[in-house]
Amino acid sequence: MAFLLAQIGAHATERFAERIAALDLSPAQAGLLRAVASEPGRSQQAVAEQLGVQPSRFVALVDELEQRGAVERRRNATDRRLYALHLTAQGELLMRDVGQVGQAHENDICSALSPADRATLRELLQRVADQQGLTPGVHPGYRR
Amino acid sequence: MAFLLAQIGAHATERFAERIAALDLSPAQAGLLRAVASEPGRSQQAVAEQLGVQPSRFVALVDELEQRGAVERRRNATDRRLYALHLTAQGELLMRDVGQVGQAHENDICSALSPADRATLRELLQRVADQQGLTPGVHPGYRR
DNA sequence: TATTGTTATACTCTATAACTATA
DNA sequence: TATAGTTATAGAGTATAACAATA
Repeated sequence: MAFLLAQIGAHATERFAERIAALDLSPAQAGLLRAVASEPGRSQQAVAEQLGVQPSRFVALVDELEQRGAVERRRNATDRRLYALHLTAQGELLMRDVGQVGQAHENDICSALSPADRATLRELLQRVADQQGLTPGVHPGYRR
Repeated sequence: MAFLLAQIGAHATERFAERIAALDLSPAQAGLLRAVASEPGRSQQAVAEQLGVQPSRFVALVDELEQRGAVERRRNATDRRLYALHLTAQGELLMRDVGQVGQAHENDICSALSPADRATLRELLQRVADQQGLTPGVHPGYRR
């Protein structure tokens, strides 16, 4: 079972990477966008720590998304060492596309299962994830 | 759901890598051992193609396992370009240890689930794997 | 002196493709 | 000329750690 989970997980990751590449995004960039969208205004360090990525790598990720106009660094007035991360209006539009790609990916991966099967599978997977101490929304692969 | 599968799969892969490192093996080496054990005597190219690894990388993997005395290259008498891959007696013992590590890993990953839950989960996952065209026993991550 | 963010360096890993031997 | 296996080179990606600015 553990092997089957690893196998399907790696496959799902690969297929998502292919799909998201159509938006000229890497999976790590999509994860960063999602993290900023879900809680705007946090510092780079706070988001990097949540995702488990090294600061130096995180800076490069933000650089790419900032140059592309999707993410904005705002200086914190009271502590000028910090940047607050926000999505731009363009970034919000991009996130909508990311959501659509995610939906298509979801339909693809689950297409062998009925709605009832999906609910059962989700419940079982959620129990495994909880017991293993996984953080919701954080993919361990971001660490690499 | 697709994200949950990717998340759990990456976690399971990481945990297995940690466990198998106690035997001084990488996941890719363990996969190679397993492939050779399941069908001994195949050529390097045949096994490399099944696992989806590049020939140059495959040679390095075999080198490591051969130097360690777990795997043996036997010249094919009728076509001296080919090597037939076999486990040594020591390699068989190592495979037994790999099996025990795999069992401990399996118990860990599934520990949130009852036997009935595990059977249900396995059946659902197998349907997803079949529909997605995954090859039994071949982890897509070996390609990287 | 400690902390946030940045940059530079070195290292690891891998794919590409050139090479050897056998057919 | 084609194929199995090997080796060498170059490129991508990453972590480590030094650095600059601010507290």
